[in-house]
Amino acid sequence: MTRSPSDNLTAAAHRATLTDRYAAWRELGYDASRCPVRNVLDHLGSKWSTLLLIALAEKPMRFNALLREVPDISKRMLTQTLRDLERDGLVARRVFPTKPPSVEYRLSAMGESVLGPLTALVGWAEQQFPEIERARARFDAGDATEHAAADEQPAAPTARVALAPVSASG
Amino acid sequence: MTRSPSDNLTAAAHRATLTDRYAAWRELGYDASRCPVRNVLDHLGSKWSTLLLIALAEKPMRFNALLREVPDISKRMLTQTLRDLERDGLVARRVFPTKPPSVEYRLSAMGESVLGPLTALVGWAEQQFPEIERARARFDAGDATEHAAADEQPAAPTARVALAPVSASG
DNA sequence: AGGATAGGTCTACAATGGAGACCTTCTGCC
DNA sequence: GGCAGAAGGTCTCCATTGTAGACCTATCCT
Repeated sequence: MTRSPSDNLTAAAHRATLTDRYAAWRELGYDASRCPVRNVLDHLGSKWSTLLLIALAEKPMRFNALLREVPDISKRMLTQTLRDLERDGLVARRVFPTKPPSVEYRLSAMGESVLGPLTALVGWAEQQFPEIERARARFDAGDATEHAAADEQPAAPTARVALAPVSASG
Repeated sequence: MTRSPSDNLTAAAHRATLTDRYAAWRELGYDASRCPVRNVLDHLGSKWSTLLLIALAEKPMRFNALLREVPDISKRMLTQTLRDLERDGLVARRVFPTKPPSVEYRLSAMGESVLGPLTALVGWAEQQFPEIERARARFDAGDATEHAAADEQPAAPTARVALAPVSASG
């Protein structure tokens, strides 16, 4: 995880950006439906949405082609996920009056515009995957939680009993 | 080679990148557990993970502080999501031997490294939100699917009956 | 006529998520 | 001394979601 000083700076900037969004949501009275982030990410985060966006990034596809392309999705979920993406305007649905009718799905302009952020995330996932697997192995081996020394202070809100003389170990 | 995640790549380049990942997965026999993208994104996509990462981006926090910070999460889901994030190495858990014990959660280095891609996505969500809402309104008003002219060709795999003379309408 | 392809819907069952009761140890308060 | 409240969870129960797969209408190929 080589980190350069400039990475730290950008990390700080990201932190600031995200904290801003968070504060904005708090000011909306924690109303999830009016928070762009939650509203949008809840959909994008669903198991199949990103996968379908990636599949459609390659080329427009028809219903059964998508079904073949993503072998572990069920028809029901494919229909439903496509409907969601269509409703959000990320995917356009076109019906061709062949017999039987053909239905083609393709990314809209907005759908294409999410490819950038999505690629960034996918790149991160791929890059970090080995480290994540190591972390999982470590966790599953039981070497997880860190126990702080008795004289260190926890994050914040209770100083209430933090100073009591204490013998570690229960 | 530290390149900013998404700077000057064109949509076509994103498409190529994503299509590559997709092809790689196909070559793994569509095994989701060995696909970094699905493996990682399935976790990150869960309803609360991103929210907790954003909350912890601001500062380390303790269990009950997080509970107050994200008012619509239940204790159960908070525990579970934090465990997942900890297992993946994105969040570090530290126990302080106060009485009663305090437990502090903070982003690990890897957790900070996801802030970049995450900020990109959040930025996209915020920027596109008005358009998404318009798309939803349009969809809910029934003005959704586009019906192609009879002489246009669908995506690909059936040219089988595509040329039959057909009276549109349905 | 039988089977395949097209694009779905519908039903039954399993997994997941959420609300909230409950637990233990500690402190402060009256 | 006893009760309330905070801390950090776990546990149980119920509702929502997701999954598998049968089924449907129509057309075409053999």
